[in-house]
Amino acid sequence: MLLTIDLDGEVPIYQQIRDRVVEAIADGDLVEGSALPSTRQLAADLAINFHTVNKAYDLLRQQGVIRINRKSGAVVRRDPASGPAEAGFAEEWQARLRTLLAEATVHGLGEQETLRQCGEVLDSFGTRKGRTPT
Amino acid sequence: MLLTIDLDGEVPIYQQIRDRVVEAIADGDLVEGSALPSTRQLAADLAINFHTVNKAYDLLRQQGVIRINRKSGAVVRRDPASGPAEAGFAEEWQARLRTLLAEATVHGLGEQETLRQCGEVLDSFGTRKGRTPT
DNA sequence: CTATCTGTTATAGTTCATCTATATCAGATA
DNA sequence: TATCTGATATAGATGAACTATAACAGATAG
Repeated sequence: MLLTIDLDGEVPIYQQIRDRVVEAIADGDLVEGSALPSTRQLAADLAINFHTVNKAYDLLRQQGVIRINRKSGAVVRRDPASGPAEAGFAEEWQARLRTLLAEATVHGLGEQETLRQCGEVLDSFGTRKGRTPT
Repeated sequence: MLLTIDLDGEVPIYQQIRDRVVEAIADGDLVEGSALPSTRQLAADLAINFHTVNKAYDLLRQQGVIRINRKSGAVVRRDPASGPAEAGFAEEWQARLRTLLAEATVHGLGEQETLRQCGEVLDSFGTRKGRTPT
């Protein structure tokens, strides 16, 4: 199975699918041109309705992460910076980062330790197959 | 006004309140012993129902961030590590960090630039009034 | 051509989270 | 006593999330 989903979790299923795909791309498990499973296929694998998968794919398409043809299905794009929802992404992302880091700080995680974990996660990206370092 | 809330946003109001309080603590705008507005007062200021504020405060209490007495109202605690929802916090937080950083990576933000922004946010914390450096 | 896969779209229903609206009770306080 | 507070219960409206069918069109393998 490509994706690990928690059907009983608090996070909506379609958002979990989106998150897993984005992480897989960051990890390098999915590269430019990689094909995602068909909506009905993935829905069958996850034992959910295909509309839920459809919604997740549609989200990824809006964000410019994938490209969807009737021919080739859902395919990972190269330049997510061209999605229609890309304007103001940086600001919205920074706001979320701020909230997340504030949470760590309040829970007693020191600045250096927090920063170390950030670096650790970032280092775990790109240490796989493709991912040309430019 | 203490908190800035977007009533028409996608994020639930009670969660926005929670986020703003957590950020205010990280910023040092709220320190150990600081009193939060009463639920009805804050609800009136934000023009929302006091039950929504109540839910936000209850969330903060569950997470050990504040302490609520009938006497002194909602007061910022010192040790959020003693909340009942503290077990497994680190793991859950890292999962969210991973998702957030993957998003930045996929959107073309480089590792160094991402890490720089993390440091920038963290540096903005603790550079205010109270916050005894121990 | 037929069968089957795919994406796309539409409609409808259930369940649940969110928010609001009232109301009541009890402790604290002026 | 009057008023503020937190705590709690109930109820309703709205919308998000998910499911269930159904139908259509393009692509593809037999």
